[in-house]
Amino acid sequence: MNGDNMNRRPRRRFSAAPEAPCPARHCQVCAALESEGLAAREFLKSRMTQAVFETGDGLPEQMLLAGGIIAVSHGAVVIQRLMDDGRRQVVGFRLPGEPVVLGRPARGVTAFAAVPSTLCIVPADAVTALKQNFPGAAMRLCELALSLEDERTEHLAVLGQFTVAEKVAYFLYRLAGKIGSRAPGGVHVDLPMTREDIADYLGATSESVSRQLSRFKRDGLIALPSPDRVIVKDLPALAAEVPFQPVIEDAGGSIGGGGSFRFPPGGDEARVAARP
Amino acid sequence: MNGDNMNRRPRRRFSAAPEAPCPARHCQVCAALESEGLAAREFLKSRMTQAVFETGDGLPEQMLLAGGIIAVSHGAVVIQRLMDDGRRQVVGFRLPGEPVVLGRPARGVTAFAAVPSTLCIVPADAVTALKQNFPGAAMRLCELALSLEDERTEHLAVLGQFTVAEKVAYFLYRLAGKIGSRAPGGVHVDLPMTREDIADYLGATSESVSRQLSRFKRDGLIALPSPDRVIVKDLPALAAEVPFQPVIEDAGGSIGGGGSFRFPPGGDEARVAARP
DNA sequence: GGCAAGGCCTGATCTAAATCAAAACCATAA
DNA sequence: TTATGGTTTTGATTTAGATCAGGCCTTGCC
Repeated sequence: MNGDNMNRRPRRRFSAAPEAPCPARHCQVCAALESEGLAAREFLKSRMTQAVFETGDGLPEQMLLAGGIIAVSHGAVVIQRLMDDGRRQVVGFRLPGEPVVLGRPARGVTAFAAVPSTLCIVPADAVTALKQNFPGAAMRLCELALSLEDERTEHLAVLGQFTVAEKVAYFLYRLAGKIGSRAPGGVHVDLPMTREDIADYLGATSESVSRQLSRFKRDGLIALPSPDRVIVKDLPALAAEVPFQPVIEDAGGSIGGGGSFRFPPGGDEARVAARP
Repeated sequence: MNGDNMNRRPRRRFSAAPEAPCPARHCQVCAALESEGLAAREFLKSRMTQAVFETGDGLPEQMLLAGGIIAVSHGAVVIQRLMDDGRRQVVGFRLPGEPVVLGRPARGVTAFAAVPSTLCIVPADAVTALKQNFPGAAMRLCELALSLEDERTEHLAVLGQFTVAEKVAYFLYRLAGKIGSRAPGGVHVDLPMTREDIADYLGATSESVSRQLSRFKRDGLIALPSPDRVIVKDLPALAAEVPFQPVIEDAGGSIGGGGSFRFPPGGDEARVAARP
């Protein structure tokens, strides 16, 4: 469409070793498929392609709207909602093993690679076929998609209620849990996104994010050997800055699973008053 | 658990005519079930019960976690995420015909009736049985649940990017579209929730919401015959305050539906710059 | 090497919205 | 009717975070 990728410079440095094999055991999508046996995964695997995106490359709109499956193999993808006047809300970051789109058109959002990234792509018709041939696996995928909703709910609370300090602490804490690597001195986290991306994810400005990172650094909670590398030196202290503990990632919420509740109510429980 | 409903007074006036029949034609859940024929709906209908909640009654936690189906027949339900220190984020309001929980445990949230409400309740084992006997219908339900996610995405942008004026305009606009009734002089909307609820939904304070409503009133966009009744006199003007047009409610997003996209990319599309 | 462009950090200032406070309103019950 | 308790509205003040602006550092290109 627009051939002008002249003014699109790599904004992030490190590469994602694009040719390494897909780390399947961490892949949420594959895990969901395998839960019904290996056949479903093989079925999709043979219909799957991979694609490489450079930093800043947008995922084509039809790709997001087609209703196929897109998952991150290497790299990182930013999902965003743009507004008429140029403001944007970053809806989420997708890291290796996580799905960008899961068998359903992505409405009203765009996405781009934050670093050089490899994506697994399953076309929509393959998903349709999966539905017919492996209904159980298709249901599993649907449930995986739903389980991601918990993250959204949490994000809502972060945007609506957290201070900037809490927001940044939350962001680091979650990211450390996802892609942090334990090492002497703390948990190392490579940031695949810019301060601007983080800010738009948290509903803040890049200046505020930068300031808060500096403050955490001054207070000894983190170190910043380079702008895109954070070492969380005191994870518990960081967690203490977050007003709630994140809902534990289940990644396989089951329809009809859950508790032992039977029947209606005597309608009386915590209508907990707001701000007591 | 806590028998002290002494200090829980009705905060909202109007009742919901709790004995009127369920307005099925507006019910998203029923619509999803019927799309596969009437059998699935009848199957659930015979296993369904109704329950009445008074203003402020919390939905029992097990009910939310069981993984059954809860839908609003009459009234309104507030879904919220509470934080350790008493802050809360209202995640959504559920109005007649809308599902509160849809075959999946609600993680980390609580819910209560904002006004006297009647809920339809399908126990979890009936949902399990539905899955086995009517896989198509179950898939439809799952997709309905996913389509609600678009609303969440929108909500994220509202919380992260909107000013208070925009937030309140958005809120009124959406509510008018859902439960507004056309009448001479404008669209009438009955608010089943308090200013506090609205504020916690929008990530603002009740004072700010109140002030903004007064401002809209002064500017002639709305009238406020009573605190819980809004007449939107100038809907287009209200819409103009909202920085994006809401994603059109599809309410039946289909897996594998959507566009005509075929295959991978030449990875080049709108990496639209933030705030140009 | 030198230059230009982004990204990041930090300080100074400004402002939208929160907080604090009090009055008005409204529904229920005595 | 009046008293009561909660909700809403409005005003005065404060403040967290946005905006504005400058400087530094890194990266890629000539």
